[in-house]
Amino acid sequence: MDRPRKPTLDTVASAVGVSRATVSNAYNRPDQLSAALRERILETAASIGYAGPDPVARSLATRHSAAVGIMLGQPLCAAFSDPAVSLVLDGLASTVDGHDHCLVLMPGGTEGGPRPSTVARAQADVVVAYSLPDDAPALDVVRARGLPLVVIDQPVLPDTARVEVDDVGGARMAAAHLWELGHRRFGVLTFGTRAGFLSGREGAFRVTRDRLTGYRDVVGHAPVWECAGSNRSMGRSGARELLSLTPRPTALLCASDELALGALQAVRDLGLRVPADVSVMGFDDVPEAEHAEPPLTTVRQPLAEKGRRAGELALRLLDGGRPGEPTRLPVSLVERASTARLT
Amino acid sequence: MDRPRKPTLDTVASAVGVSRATVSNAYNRPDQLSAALRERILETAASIGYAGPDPVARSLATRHSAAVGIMLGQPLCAAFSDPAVSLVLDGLASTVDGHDHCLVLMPGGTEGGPRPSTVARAQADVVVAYSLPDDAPALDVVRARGLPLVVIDQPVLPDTARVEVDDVGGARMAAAHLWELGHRRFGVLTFGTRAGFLSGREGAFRVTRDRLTGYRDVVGHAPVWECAGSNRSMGRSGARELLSLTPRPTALLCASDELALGALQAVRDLGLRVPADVSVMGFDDVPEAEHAEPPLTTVRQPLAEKGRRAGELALRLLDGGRPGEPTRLPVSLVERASTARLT
DNA sequence: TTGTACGCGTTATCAG
DNA sequence: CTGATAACGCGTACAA
Repeated sequence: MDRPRKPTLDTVASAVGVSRATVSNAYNRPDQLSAALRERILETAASIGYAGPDPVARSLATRHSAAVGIMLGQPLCAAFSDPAVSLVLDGLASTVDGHDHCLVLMPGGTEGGPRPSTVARAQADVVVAYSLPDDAPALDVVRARGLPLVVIDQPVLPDTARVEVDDVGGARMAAAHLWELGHRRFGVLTFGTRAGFLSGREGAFRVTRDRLTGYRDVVGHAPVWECAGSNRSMGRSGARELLSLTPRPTALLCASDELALGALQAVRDLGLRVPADVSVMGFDDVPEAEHAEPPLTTVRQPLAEKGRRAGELALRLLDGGRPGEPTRLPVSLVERASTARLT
Repeated sequence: MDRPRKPTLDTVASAVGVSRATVSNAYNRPDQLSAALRERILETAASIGYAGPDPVARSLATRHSAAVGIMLGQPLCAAFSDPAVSLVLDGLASTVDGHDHCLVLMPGGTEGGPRPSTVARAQADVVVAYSLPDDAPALDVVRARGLPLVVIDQPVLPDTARVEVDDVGGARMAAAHLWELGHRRFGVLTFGTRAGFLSGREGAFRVTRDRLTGYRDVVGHAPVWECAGSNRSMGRSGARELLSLTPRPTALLCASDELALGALQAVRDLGLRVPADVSVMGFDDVPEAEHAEPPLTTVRQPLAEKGRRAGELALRLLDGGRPGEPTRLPVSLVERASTARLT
């Protein structure tokens, strides 16, 4: 059989003997026609196999698609496997839940952030950018398309809704804690877009630049290894680099828990122990931090809350609201067992 | 200022002095026009503030949207907070990654599965349904819209791509393990759409019906409490019901790890101990199971692999492939510390 | 390169 | 009230 063209509003309209507009009303404005006619239309539609107005055509006409877009700096799977990202998205999703919107996850390309072509094709009424590099081209596309934008963490853009945490303050707390424990030789493990030792304060992420600033405020100069991303295996190899330095650092300041969890492994790899030989400090306080071996001392940031706030901002923009001032959430130090006094 | 209409292909075309088709070609078929003209068009577009072809209009014309839809039986946030769901989605996402498609998450309504209106409006080229109830209306909508469909776990639909595991076999393993440990008084904790004791083999989920069958094959009759969903708090309260029966069960067969984790808590609530007083058996083997207190004995199913397979099927259907036979993945028993010989 | 016929609905505005 | 007419939303793709 040759595939019969899919029925459209017109198909139904002519089958019933009314105009297309009336069929449209039967679906969208029941009060605009008699119940009897509406019934007849719906029945005919069902018998023809008409599934209701095409969502794309409808979006084209109405100019909205009932979807919240999310731009990630990482592959799609990170949304479900990176604990910090999932926590933020969990919060975001819980806010969006009940508003009958879909969540459109855009995969991050290689350069941090979705490819411009991906963003150009994504169908959403508002976009939430999760921690993209400062120069992410994806952001320009969102701007050009005139879509409302909410930024989580970074980059800092003028007149843009944003939610962030006190990264400098958090980093200071982390460093101060180790300093007070007597540590004087530090290694810093941070994340960016490429791997290697860092000399200046470069780096594509405001978040890590701020954390670096906070660390340095307290400990002064220290070797910094930047990982190409934030996951355990990168943290593990980066920590190995830091721990091979002479003199060896007695404490590792990690810009994320994932990196710190990798660092824990690296210390073991070298036959050393945490915290007896090396103290390890994280950042984020993901659930895994508490169950790590040993439990990780870290800087807690309210990840789920960050997502919720971002979701609220997105919904507000959707309603035509203004971006408003950036929301800044507090951080706090969580002392567990991966840091100890220098003996 | 009164908002100027957003520029369109036509705006650019007349600004450059060419036809709309040519501008379209400049974006989609660079080889169809001279490099110089293309350059001029793109420049003009940029100066006008044209962001490129509207994605919705393009989708309307091309009939596809470069998106994979996912229908959940739960709220959106479950995608990121329920460990079993995230693992499956992680696998699914890792397969879709690199194909430049977005993931469209549709929120589940109250009756298990997204509301028909949600599905009717979602824009995707293929839809993956994750463990929806047999009668989920969302599935009819997908059918009516003629979208390719991949089902994970259930329901069983004719001529539909599906990936599942051996639920009956897994449940038998679980029950047999406890039986061999000497247990004879069992309580079964399962999930469905409403809470209460179950008498027959009813239940909206093939998965839980199969697991129930497997349990009963081994242990015969046993009281069954059905939770309204699968999470810890429901498991906790359901387990309390089972543990208040006289005589009290010595072993709890749980249809998911989340329920089992809740059951662990319930046992503690009653001042009893696992496994000394009550053995608890899970199903799924989520990462949390290993770190539970005590570590959970459970039936392992390859969750990430299930997602990956579903992703592959989705991509195949996207290419016009046939559904093929259902994929069935194996399960295995993982013995840990939440079950013990009856003393 | 371009003309032009679709793709499929929505939403005033208008007539009965 | 009920329902119809017609303009509009923005591109794509094929024939000329």
